Amino acid sequence: MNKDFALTLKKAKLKVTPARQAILETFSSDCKPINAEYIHQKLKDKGFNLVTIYRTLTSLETSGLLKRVDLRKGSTYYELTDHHHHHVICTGCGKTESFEMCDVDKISKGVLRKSPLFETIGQHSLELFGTCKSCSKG
Amino acid sequence: MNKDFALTLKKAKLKVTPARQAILETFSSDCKPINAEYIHQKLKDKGFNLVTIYRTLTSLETSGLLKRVDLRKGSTYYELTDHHHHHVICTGCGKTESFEMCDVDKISKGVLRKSPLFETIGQHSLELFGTCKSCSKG
DNA sequence: TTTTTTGCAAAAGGTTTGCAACACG
DNA sequence: CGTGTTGCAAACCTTTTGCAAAAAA
Repeated sequence: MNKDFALTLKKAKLKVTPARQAILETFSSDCKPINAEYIHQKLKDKGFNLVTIYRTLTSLETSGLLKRVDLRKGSTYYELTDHHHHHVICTGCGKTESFEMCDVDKISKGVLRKSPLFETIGQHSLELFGTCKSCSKG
Repeated sequence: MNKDFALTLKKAKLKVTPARQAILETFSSDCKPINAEYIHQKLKDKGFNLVTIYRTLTSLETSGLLKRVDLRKGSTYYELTDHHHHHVICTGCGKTESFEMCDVDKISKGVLRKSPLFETIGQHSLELFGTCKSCSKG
């Protein structure tokens, strides 16, 4: 992602605030799905309230800058939408690995063509769950 | 799913109890993802405690009879694992439709072959998010 | 009888809301 | 200046836990 977070926010028609810039920067430097609490810890010296982080995550998601990732953990994880990829998650220890190969757009088109109810399909989630090498030894 | 829920439970090496049978029956009759609260409402005349429902969902999932479905709603939804399918979810009204076409096993094999960290991949989630025809009019 | 399951009450964890002060544009 | 954003405290909702009674095998 472009490092000019103020510009990114302007393009998304959001006001430029310190909290939003700091949160975008966190996503940009940590290339992995993260949750509100993690951001709060990482930015705690800057003093942003956890509530602000929740609200920011919501508005960044609504604007399309972030997307949710379902890791089957207790809380909601998000990632930048800037490059399309998916995850393999270890059901033992929670470790994740990402991959890019994805034929889901083809699947989506096929589903949409046959669907009696749906008009458009915009997003998808695809996560694989398995066991990592170190957990399969234990 | 076989209507002999006692047998299903025995095969899964779980004790046969009224709560487990009733919950399996609910899943069997409602062919859609449901959550703990929904089951509680549906079985409220039988008086099962909500805590029991949560614990039962956990044990049925652990035994492989149920799987989680991520609908991006506030609570955890489950479905029978008896036949493989996925969902399209309307981001406007939450309506879901299911589809069976799924090439994810191929994707999984490819990912596993290239993965430095993972030993096995057992499950996957794949959900499509879009807008249904009635929501796209409004 | 032994072990697992259930109910109840209470706690925990994540997330949302109301409201007043503040900051962006 | 007006509207959107933030912080604080409190509420909310879903899910989990401890313990004793009840039920399954």
